[in-house]
Formats: sequence, C-alpha cells, structure tokens
Amino acid sequence: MVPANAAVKIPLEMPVVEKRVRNRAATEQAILDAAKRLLAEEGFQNFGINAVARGAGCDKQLIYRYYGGLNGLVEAIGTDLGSWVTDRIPDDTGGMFLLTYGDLMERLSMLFLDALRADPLMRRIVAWEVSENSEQVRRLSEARSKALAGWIERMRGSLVPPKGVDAQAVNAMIFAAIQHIVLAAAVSDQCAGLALKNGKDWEKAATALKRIVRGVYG
Amino acid sequence: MVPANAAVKIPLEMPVVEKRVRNRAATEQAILDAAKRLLAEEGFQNFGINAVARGAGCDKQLIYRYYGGLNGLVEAIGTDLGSWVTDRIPDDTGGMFLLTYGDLMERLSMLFLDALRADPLMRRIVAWEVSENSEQVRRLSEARSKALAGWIERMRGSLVPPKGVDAQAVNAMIFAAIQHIVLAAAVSDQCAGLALKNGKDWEKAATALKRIVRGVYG
DNA sequence: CCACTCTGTCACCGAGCGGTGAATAACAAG
DNA sequence: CTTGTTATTCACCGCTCGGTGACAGAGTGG
Repeated sequence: MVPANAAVKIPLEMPVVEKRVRNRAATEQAILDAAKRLLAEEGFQNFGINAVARGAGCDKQLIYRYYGGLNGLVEAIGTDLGSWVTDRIPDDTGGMFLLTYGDLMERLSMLFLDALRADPLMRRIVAWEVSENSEQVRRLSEARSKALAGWIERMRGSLVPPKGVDAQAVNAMIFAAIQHIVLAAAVSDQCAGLALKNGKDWEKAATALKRIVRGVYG
Repeated sequence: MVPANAAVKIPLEMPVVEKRVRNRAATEQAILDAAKRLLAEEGFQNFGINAVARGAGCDKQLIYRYYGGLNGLVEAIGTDLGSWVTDRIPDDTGGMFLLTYGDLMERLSMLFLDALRADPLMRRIVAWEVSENSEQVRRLSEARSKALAGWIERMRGSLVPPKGVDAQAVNAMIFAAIQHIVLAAAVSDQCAGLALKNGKDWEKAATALKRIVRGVYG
C-alpha cells in the first residue's frame, strides 16, 4: 500500500509543467506574439524586455539572442505591421461604384475609422508616435505610414481631387481627426465633450465625419 | 597635531553652495515650476518624484510634504491649467465681426491651433491624455476640457450653428484634427505625409482647416 | 564513447525608481 | 540661553529595470 505522505513527492507534477521543447522558430514566434499582445493590452509605457520575456514565458536572454534586443523586436513588429492594412482593411470598394473623389474619401474615412477602432495594437502605436521620438517608434511610424499610403494609392485608382483644394493637407486633417478621436475614445470614451461609448455615439461621429468630407469634396 | 590627510575635509566649499533660504512659499513655487517645466520639456514618460525634486533643486520629501505626493502636484498643475485658456488665447474677436457660426468656428480653430502650437506643456498633456487612463491624467484632462469649453461658450455669444448639422460632433472632429496634427508635428515635423516644418507648411494646414470649417458651416 | 553546437535557464550587476523615518538647521517666542 | 516649531536634508529600504556572463541540457556528428 502507498503511504499517505508519499503523495507529496511523486512524479513531481511532471504532467502539469508543459515540457518546453527545443524549438527556436516557435520560441521566436512566442516572443513576437507576446510583444504584440503586451503592447496592445498594456501600452508602450510598461513595454520592456522583462515584461515581454515574462509574457512569452521564456528568459529575456533569448530576446537578445534572437532579436538583438528590444529595438530588433520592435522592428520585427514593424515588419509585421506592413501587412496590417491588407489584413484589416478591405481593398475593394465594397461593391460600390466610387464615381467621385468625394465618394472615395468618404469610404476611406469610414474604413479607416472602423479598422482603427477594432485594432488596439495599432491604437497603442499611434499613441506612442505622438508621445515620443525615439528610434524605435520612428521605425514603427514609418512602416505604418508607408503601408497606409500604399493602401490609399491603391484605392484611389484614377480618381483625382477637385481643383482648388489642397487634397493632401485636407486629407491629413481628416486622418488626424480620425486618429485622435479613436485614441481619445479608447481611453476616456469621449473626445472634446462628445460622448463615444455606444454605437449610437459612433454613428453621430461617423455622420459628422462624412459631413466634413462632403463639405470639402462635394 | 593635525594629520596630513585632514586637508580633504576642511572648509568644504562653503562659498559655492548658494545658501538656500528658508521660504516655504518660494519652495512650493519652485517645485510647481520645475514640475511644469519638466513635463513640458521631457514629457510624461520620465515624469516622477525624483526628477521633479532634482529639477527643483530640493529634496523629494518636500513634494510629499507640500503636495502630498505626485498626485497632489499634478492636481496643482491642473488648477494652474484653468487659467491657460484665458492666458494664452485672446477672448475677444480680434476686431472682427463674427457674423455667422462659420466665422466663429474658423476663428476658434485658428486661435486654438496657434495656441496649442505655442504651448509645449499643453501638448504633452494632450499626448498624455491619449496614452494613459490613470487618475492623475484624468484630473488634468478634466481641467483642460472644462477651461476649453468655457472659453468656447464665452466666444460663441449668441451665434447658433446652422440647422441640420450636428455641431457638437463636427466640432469635436475639428478639434481632434487640430490636436493630433499639432502633436504629430511636434514629434516628427509631419502628419500623414504632410510636412509641417516651416511657416509655409503650416499655412497650408491652416488653409485646409479653414476649408473644412467653411465646407461644413459655410 | 566523445566533442561540439544550439536552445534555454539562472544568478548576478549597477542604476534608478517611489517611498519613509530620522536627523539637522534656521527661526520665533519665552 | 532654552525650548519648540518649521523648513530642509540625509540615509536607507525594497523593488524593478536593462543588461551580461556563466552554466545546463538536448540534439548531432565523428
């Protein structure tokens, strides 16, 4: 018969520990995933080597080995980001015919608004961009804006903005408005006194946005 | 007899030390000033008890004693902030007659744009607002938005927005655009591909902004 | 078997952080 | 001078951070 106290020293919880296998590729992926998850959920404030290693369940040394430190890891995130636009934003016209530049910008605005609202990682990166000017964030920023510009170019097709309007400047304003309003909503459910909690609030915001676009581009 | 190595401990640079006088009010002010300067110049990232004390040239203990810690200090900054609007933004119409709501919003946009561009502290606070949701930043945020709302109300006078336009939502968008574009410019001299370095660039941005306002409000 | 590489872990370092208890120095009142 | 109050500094704590060198073990080739 087995003694009662033998229970404490048997197999030593072998089954529980999830034996870590030797697999570099998987570990690298785990680190990258942990980094993205951490950045998305906690923001850039507490984003560091120790936190990522903790999140990935491995030693931080591996981050140095495989990515050359935090910088390299951020760069890897940036590379991943290149596919963000193509993943999250539809590349077609959603079955509509975009006859005018106004049609195009209205649709682009709505797509970008929804995509940004749905992606916490992207939001955190945008917030990071306007808060700091380190080498790290500059890399991220560049990757993001490049992907975005490509997407817009692709959607634009042969449509051209009306004469007499500085489309680049106006569009920068529109995208700035979208980014800021989404960021503000994410942290405080409002922006400049405008509530942004439920779907109805966002309807109003979207309508206002469309109103602005149409006011400029007709 | 005095040992030779006693020389190292004599007068101890008395004359150099700039004798600190006992003056609580002055010290409190020094702390508050240091805090604002530090936040404006370095941003919220490295904003902490130690840094503020170092900047004020006093011991951090005094911050606990006089302000009850960082929270209290931030609150004091918020109180100060109440007077920001009245200090930095003219309260009159600049000699113009604001006949329509469009006139009003155009002028408000320009004033707010210039004021924000000129005030690094305010910019840092806005960036902080969209990056974090701590108790501290919520206090600041509240003070800022309250002051801003009061200013707008005061400027508005009896002018009313045109029917059929959700002015609150549209204005939130406009202010969001201004804030984001100024923040982005402050860290990277550009926003969404639009260069924002010299006065000429800002002219274009301002024109685009006015175009948007006029597009909605006529 | 050995020797070697590759993956992963551990222990440690110096520095900075927020926070606290006790000492010290200037002034005021008696 | 003595006593007490108030402004200011100092010394220290525990913790986390980024970073590094040494080590353990699995796999691989001879």
